[in-house]
Amino acid sequence: MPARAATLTDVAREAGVSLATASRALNGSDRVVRAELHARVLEAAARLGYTPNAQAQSMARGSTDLVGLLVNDISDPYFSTIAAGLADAAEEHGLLVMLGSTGGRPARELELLAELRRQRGRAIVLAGSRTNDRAHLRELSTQVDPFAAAGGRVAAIGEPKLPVDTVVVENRRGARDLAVEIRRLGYRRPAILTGPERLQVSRDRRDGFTAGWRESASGEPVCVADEFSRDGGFRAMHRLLDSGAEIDCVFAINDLMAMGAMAACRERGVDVPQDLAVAGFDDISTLRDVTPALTTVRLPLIEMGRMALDLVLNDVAAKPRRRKVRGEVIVRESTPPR
Amino acid sequence: MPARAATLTDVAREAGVSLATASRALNGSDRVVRAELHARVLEAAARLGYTPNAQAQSMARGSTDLVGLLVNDISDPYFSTIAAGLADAAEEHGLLVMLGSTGGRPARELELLAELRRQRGRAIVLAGSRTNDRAHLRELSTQVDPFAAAGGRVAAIGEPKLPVDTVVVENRRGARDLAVEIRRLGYRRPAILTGPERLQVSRDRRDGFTAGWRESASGEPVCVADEFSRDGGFRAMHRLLDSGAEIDCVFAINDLMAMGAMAACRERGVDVPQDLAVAGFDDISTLRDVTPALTTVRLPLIEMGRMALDLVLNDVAAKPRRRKVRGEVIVRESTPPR
DNA sequence: CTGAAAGCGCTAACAC
DNA sequence: GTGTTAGCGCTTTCAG
Repeated sequence: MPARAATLTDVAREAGVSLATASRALNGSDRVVRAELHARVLEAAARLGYTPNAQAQSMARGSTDLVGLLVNDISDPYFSTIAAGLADAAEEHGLLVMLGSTGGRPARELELLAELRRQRGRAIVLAGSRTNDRAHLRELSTQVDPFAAAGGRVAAIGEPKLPVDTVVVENRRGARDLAVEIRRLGYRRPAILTGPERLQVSRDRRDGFTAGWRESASGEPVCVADEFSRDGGFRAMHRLLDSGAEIDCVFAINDLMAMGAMAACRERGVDVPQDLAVAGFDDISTLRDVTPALTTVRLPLIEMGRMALDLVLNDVAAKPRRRKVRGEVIVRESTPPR
Repeated sequence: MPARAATLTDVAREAGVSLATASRALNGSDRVVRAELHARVLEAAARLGYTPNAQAQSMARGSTDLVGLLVNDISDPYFSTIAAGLADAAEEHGLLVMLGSTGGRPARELELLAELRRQRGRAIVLAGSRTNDRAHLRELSTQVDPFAAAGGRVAAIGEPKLPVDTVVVENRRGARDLAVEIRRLGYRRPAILTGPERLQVSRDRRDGFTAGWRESASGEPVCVADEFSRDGGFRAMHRLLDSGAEIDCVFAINDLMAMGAMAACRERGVDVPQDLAVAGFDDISTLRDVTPALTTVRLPLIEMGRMALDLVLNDVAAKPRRRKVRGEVIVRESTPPR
């Protein structure tokens, strides 16, 4: 057995036909091949364990069957759920997904974007959270622009910071709706556990909540910032408790932080929701069974992954399209009426 | 702007040098290019927004920078955590990950495997759960064998059912250890919530638990089977409760099923762990903060992803290597001493 | 319906 | 150092 994959030339020789005929028989074409030859080629291919070389096909055809997906961290349920939706859609379109996990490092995001561009995928979906770092945004453009100019398609999921088709998550609005609901439930002194200031999601959700709160009540929510993760929520909650601020509910900017916050409360003997109500954002499915059940803002993550791919596979529009996704407030036990 | 990406030829022309020089200047080579020319080429490339075409490079070089990863469902934390580990390792090796989500459908697994083979990745990692379907295993071999024969490397994570390098998860042993521990805690009448019989994980964990139980106690654990998911656990638990079986603890074959089981208990007014203890398997990080904290068997998922890639990137061994991974029993509040 | 041959974009001998 | 050129494996005109 040769340490070399069988090529179409091998198959053609084995079947006693020309390269062209072998190609037509194996990998569709408008041309029709006589049944007898067709069978002979298929047989030869099977005997040789032949698979077409995608690289060579792409070269010859001038296009690939690849789409790139860039996420912050694939082990984060927010991103893995989006990835699942996108993978589903990719399957329907006969596309293969190339996955890049940036770890939230801007430099790595750039590297991966360049790498995906190099792969000449049909499209690239940027699901990582946008920051408000103008320099980085500009650098992204130096990759995105030529890719788009060469016919590549790019979409983003999240905030519309880039001039590309975007599945816009209405973070502000979702957080605002949540604030209104929390207020309606009778809470009076909210706190917010936010992520890093440079993350746009973090700011939007915080600002949205604050805005919603102001609509129906006076007083400003207290804010504590930390990492955008379970551990960040845990630490932020501890600090909040340390501060002695008088609060009756906490809005953590995502479900993971909310879990961390609840863990911190448990450590400190603060009963949720008796002593303190907690709400999150995202409605991560793995966390739907926690107790007390978490009040949150549901995002259609699977759908968002699909939407991004659909957006990016449709004809180019003159200007970047925005497909809005609204979060739905889900009230559960962690914020009982007060 | 042309709807065509700039090519190396374009760059060479723009810089007034030969194709070879442009290639040497841009994409490393032992040959050295004079500084002045080097700069001119880089400049031209930047001006044109040039990125090498990975397909063309692969053709010319005869190798790619791709690795394939096949999982059942990327939104399942078990797989997404493994994927994160593998993506990390891939980054270190300068490789790009192609992700395939099979949805547990054998036919789709085959399709994706063929597709990954077509892409001529350096390696393919099969993380999906193995079944005991001999026919399917044979079909997998028709893809795996020629890929391996042509110098491709394949590794699996899970049960060593395929003659390839495998990160062997010691499911039986982990479940056995858990059973022993449960017994030591004073439980007497265990039940098992298993997944589909055709899944090897499911059988191994069940059999391991049963074996461990027999070592130190008499009586057989009751078994109820359903899907390998949160909903499966939920339904199985309901059926178990309906059956009226006298039990004092439940071992759900993975954490997701355990969550479903706990949800079912809540619905039925069965207090966990007061009325019934519950244990899971995997130690999914997102679920580490649930209450009552779940007793489980911890698997080093991140590490497993890394190991698989390392295994597959090292020199070929004469025979398939097996790298064992042992689960560690973590006792938490959901199984208090009785 | 089948075959010959011209590329696709790039690397790597091989010359100079 | 730099340039020329022969492929890499495949698709697709263009002839027959």
